[in-house]
Amino acid sequence: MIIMEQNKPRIRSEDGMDYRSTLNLPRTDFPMKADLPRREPEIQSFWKEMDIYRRVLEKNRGRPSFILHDGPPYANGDIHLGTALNKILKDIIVKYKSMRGYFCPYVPGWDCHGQPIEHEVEKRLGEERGKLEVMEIRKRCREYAMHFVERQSIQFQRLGVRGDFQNPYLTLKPAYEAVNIRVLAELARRGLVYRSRKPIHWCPRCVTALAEAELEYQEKTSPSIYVKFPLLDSLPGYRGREAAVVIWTTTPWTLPANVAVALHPDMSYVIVEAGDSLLLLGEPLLEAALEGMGIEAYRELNRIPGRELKGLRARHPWRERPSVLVNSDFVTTEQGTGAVHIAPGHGEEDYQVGLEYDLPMPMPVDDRGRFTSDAPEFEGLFIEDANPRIMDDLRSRGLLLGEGELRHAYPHCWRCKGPVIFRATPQWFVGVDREYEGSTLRKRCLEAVKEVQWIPGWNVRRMVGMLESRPDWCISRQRAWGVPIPAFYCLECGREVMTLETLRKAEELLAAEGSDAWFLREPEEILGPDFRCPECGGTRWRKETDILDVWFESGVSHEAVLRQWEDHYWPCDMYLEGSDQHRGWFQTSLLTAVGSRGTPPYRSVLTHGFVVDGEGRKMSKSLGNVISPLEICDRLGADILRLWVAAADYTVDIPASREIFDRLVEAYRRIRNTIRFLLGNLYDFRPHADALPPEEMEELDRWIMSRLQRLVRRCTQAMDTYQLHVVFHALHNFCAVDLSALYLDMRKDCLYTFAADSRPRRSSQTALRELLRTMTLLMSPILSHTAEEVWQEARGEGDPESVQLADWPEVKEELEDAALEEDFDLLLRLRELVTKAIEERRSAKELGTSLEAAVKLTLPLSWRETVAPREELLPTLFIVSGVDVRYAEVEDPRVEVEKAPGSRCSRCWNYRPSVGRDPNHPELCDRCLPVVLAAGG
RNA sequence: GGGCCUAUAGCUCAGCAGGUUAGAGCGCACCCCUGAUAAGGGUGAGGUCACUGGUUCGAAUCCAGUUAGGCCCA
Repeated sequence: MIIMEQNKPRIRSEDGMDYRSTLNLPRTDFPMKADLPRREPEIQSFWKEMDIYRRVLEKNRGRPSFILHDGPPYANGDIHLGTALNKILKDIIVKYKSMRGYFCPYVPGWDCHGQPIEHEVEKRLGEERGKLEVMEIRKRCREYAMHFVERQSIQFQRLGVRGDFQNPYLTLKPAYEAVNIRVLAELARRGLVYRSRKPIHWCPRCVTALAEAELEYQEKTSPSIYVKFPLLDSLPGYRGREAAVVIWTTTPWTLPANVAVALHPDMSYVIVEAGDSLLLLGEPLLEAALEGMGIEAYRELNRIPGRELKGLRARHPWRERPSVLVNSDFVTTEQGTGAVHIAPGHGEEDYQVGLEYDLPMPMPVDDRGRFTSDAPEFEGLFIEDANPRIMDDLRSRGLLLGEGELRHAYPHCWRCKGPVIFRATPQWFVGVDREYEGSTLRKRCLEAVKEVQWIPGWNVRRMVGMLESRPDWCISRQRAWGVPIPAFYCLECGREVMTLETLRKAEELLAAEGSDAWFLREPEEILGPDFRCPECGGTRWRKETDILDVWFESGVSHEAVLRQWEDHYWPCDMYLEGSDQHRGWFQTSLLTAVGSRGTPPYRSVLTHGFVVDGEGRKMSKSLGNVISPLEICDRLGADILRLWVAAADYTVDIPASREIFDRLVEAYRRIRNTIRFLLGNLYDFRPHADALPPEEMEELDRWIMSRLQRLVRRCTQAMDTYQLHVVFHALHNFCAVDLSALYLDMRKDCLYTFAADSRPRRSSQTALRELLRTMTLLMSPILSHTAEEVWQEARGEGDPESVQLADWPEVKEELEDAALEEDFDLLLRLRELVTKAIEERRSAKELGTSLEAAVKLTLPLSWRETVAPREELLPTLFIVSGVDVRYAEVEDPRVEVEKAPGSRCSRCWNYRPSVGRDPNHPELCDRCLPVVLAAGG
């Protein structure tokens, strides 16, 4: 060790150290290591203590508003990556708008009622389940919901989201609950609310209706049977011959409710002779169907279009009533026989066919899935158990032509996981095709959609498509955890009563006491002693037990929040949710708003895609590719998560994987270190005393200022069009290329070695400070924590306490210089040639650092105008010790690299002939000498 | 099965009013620096623009279909 030390040239090393102390090397306490998981919570405490949400609000009070109305997440479970994505997107936009001076109240909310919570609570009850009173269940549901509201609130705040978390909106609050009834009353006033029997998804085990969202499609094995419906009428041209139409079904238990057989009007039907009877089968399905029935010997007699068979009557297997042949476009050529058995009470399409042909709707299945006396042959049997009995019965009657099994996707109850059925049952509906004041809700919504700005634009097509195809809105749920549908049934005459008066009383009740009161109070208490049945004058009542679809509740948030919350207004500026909400919240909000107010509750709707894994597949527990946002926060920090949101094009699927986060960490470091370098070189800069006006700044510094303005312009334009990922890419690129690779690298020589107070150094520092401020502001909506950390490090007198209280940077036109940038484009192209040439010598081991090089350029004459005035700048641009330029009749620039003449200055490391001239400082060049002397060296 | 959407280097994104050898950053390889140092700089290698067909003198870019994937619905 000691020997090796002695081998080193002692003098140089010691002197070098001496001169090192005369340099202006970077100094900063800003750590290179971010340590975000530890630091972020501290920053969040700082925000909380200063009440940042209110401070920002007050700063912009009285200015134009921008209200992003938060869609309420469901108060169940921890947040996942999709929830985080959504909230961060909202936060970035709200923060940006705030910095632009908009008054931006942002109130987070939670959806607190509904089946999933009730389901969870029931699951936890275990054996107690079923024994508990409704009120006890509701109490536990409330506790459960509030628990997760608290939990998610903390989790959202951990993401750095700014909002009124002290005062969120909750759908279980009485004031909110009452709004449901008010909106319902507005819809009822227009005649849109009605009660009717209709087939809906029904779970016979849970004894409840299910919404589409409450279904899970799973594989199921069903019987697959071919059934003969003998015709009562003769086929045209076959008078006297026995004939039958053959249907195919996977739900034998629906046959007792059959009233018709549907044929496609445009399909050709073949009359087949098999044995002594004639069978009618759809032509495209003929072979498959005959095979399914095991019929090999047959003869095709004739073909008839479906439309010509309409009106013929077939015999119902058990009933006296005929089953008529009708036409329907629903009939497909995918499977079956081209003849579809129709039971209007057991299917959506069947129901529509029933409406069209005014067919009866028998319903021989009770709410527990058992046959009633309307199907005496199978009375008391559970439908699934009845299937074999029905098949036996059909077989004995000679009507079963074929049987098998089929595995297919079938809707299951998300609660008990059992198969659900379609069953007609009395429900409350909002009718979208009921006419009022000359139009319908559907038509009004379709009109209203045109007034909304959809981002991205093609979403309007999706919204329109869904509005066009949506059925009436079934708002009934046979559950306990929710807001009651406040209807009454007269015990005398059975009539249902839901008038504006009863609705008003219910609204008042809920507003005063919450929805619990509906379950606790007697009907007479709610209606008052004088209320009489409008039908029979009766005074005794039964309350409706159905509650409102939770989608109705969240759907009225615009009314409950935008109209009731301090500083809010209706309609708001933006809804921002995942693209699944076209059918969900966007639509329910639209329906309730248009139905009650006539116009949409939002001016714009921004949607994002779904989080997928690195392979583009959805995240699911079964695939094992789930990433938790909380884990990312703990491991990498919320700013990394925020960077992930900002880096992706959220209009499509958003990929998330280990590698992606690794890359983002790299990107984050680059930005952070660039900032750190800026900070480190500003330690001795007093802006008021040292900053130079733009016109006195050096050209190189004016160039980077101009580049900066371009960056600001680009980021602003991107934010205004919600292209967040453009901001990230622009910022990152600027750090990596414009700053690290170019400007900062080129400026080190000046910053470190020039006299601290020299004009070029002050010029550069003026630029550094502007870069630091501007970049901190540009990144602050995205990298909120890091921006705050920088702000606290760098803020000067008169600056706001928090970066969140600062304004978004304006483009400073006086710093823009397109001509200068253009000239520099040429110089930088030249620089590329130089670095390439240096690299050649370096790989030949002839050079190390570029300062060892001197460059000889031969440039085309056309370059002279741009290059000649800047020849002195070239060594700085190339970071070499000398540049010699000649202009000549050449096509392309020629670059020669040689070893720089002279010796290396110990202080600035440039190679200079002047080194050694001063006997007192033989290792200094003529540029460093006066600096050292002035400093007292 | 239907509606809407997506598919460009290992990763994130540009390019898409059709027109020279398809770009950027990151990552990677190699090199330099050791005065941004668990940093910084340079050079370089990576792409049949998912596939097939069509329109066109010419297509990553327009059209159709296929495949894979996403959301919603059935």
